[in-house]
Amino acid sequence: MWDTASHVMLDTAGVAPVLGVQRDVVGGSGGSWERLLQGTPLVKRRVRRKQHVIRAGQPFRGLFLVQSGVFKSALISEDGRERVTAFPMRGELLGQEALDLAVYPCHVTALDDGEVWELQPFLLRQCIPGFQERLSGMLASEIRRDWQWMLALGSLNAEQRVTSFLLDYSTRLAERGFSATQMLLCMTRADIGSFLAMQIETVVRTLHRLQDQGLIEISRSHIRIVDLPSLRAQSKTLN
Amino acid sequence: MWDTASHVMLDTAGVAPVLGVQRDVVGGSGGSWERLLQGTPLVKRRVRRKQHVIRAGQPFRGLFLVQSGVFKSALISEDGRERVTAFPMRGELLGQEALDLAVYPCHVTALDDGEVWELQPFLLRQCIPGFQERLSGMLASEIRRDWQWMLALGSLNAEQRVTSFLLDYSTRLAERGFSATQMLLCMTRADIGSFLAMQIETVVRTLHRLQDQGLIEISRSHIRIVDLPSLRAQSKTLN
DNA sequence: CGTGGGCTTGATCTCCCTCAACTAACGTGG
DNA sequence: CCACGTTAGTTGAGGGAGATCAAGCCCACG
Repeated sequence: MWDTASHVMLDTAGVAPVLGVQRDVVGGSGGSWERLLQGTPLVKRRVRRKQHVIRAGQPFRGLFLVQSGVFKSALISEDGRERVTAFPMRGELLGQEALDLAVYPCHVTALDDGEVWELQPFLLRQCIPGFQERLSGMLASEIRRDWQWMLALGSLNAEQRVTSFLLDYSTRLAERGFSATQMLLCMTRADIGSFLAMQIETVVRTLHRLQDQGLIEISRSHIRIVDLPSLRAQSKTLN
Repeated sequence: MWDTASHVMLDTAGVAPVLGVQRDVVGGSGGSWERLLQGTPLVKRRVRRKQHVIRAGQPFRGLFLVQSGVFKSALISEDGRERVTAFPMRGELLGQEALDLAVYPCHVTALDDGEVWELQPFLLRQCIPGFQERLSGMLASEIRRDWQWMLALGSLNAEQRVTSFLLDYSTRLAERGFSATQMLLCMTRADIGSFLAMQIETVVRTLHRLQDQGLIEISRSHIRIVDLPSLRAQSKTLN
């Protein structure tokens, strides 16, 4: 029935998305999709927690623009290794990596109840001027995001990685009108571990260590950032 | 004077690029740029080894399509950490990650004498139908490549990473008409280490171990793949 | 009420990082 | 052309962060 708001919303910002008047999220390329798509016949689709939006191997049907909810994109190799590549949120795209393919290479799952809008490049590029340009911009921004994480995972230790993840997650929620300090980690520890290239046990231990340092508070999937400045400092420390 | 061919060319395929009749490289999105750009006034630029094509922080001037040579793209964080993100070759783009930005976020250096063609999206999308679509396709393919490497770096050990790197490099050279078994590693051990998220010493030791196993032969920057099938098996072994 | 998936904690081990010293090649200026 | 400084590559020894293995816990679910 759609009521289970899994993130703590700020009173002031919480209503904005419902009215469709929220500010542009993700500075630059991510913004103003709503305005752009106005008047376009859009297929909107609601998805439930744990439901697949895209399955690897399925024929390419188009992209999906996240309207609400948090998702998980995972790449699978032939030999069965799996890796979470992203946790898309509102304003971000699902299936972008398949744009020039006949089949999707990734699984995309809802971690949350949510809504996605189907975007079909073949149709939209004709009826929306600037659509393809915006799309390219978002792809470029995804590449930068990936490279940032490659850099992080290659040069940071476990504690700094987890910290970076929490800060990134918090920031992105804040950009969308949710609280930056109170949130639900709707992904499992295994998902986080997969994304950060570390084992579940290490994720758990690291979170605990951050709690011991008084930087965060965790209870199950709920997390509160206690000392944001220190956390920021933490993630930047060179070892 | 441009003659220093740093890669071992096959006799048959070696002349093709010069005549401009080489087959499309990189299946799908990478191909047929030559045809597409035919008749377009293109700024072609020759670059020497170690020369910067793009400097991080410079204002965005457009993309570059690699026509020859091998390049190195490196992301730098505020606190000075650096990470090699790619080693682009012919048919691949430089500066794609800056498409929606005002300044380039990455350094791009020539590891080799080479040639690049300047592509200015603002101009080209008007005079070339399908330009923006092709561009999007290449960006999507870059995202997949990044995710593949994220998967590899997160789940493979040092030996498997180096093996994967060698195989990838060899394959890409072969796709461009060079030998798949005899090649010049025009990047330094440090570059490889940065790309594979491991220390120089580990790269060196791992290469040596592969040589001891009779899979490759290395002398300085020259490398020969002796046992390609075994190398392929190596990279896929689950530990 | 039981079952199982997700989570937590402890003990051990190992792969790779780190530091240090050295050699080999390069290129630059005398 | 050589001498020298500089950068790239190599090798060894040792330690530590995180992987691995094993066991138990907790809550949500049927």
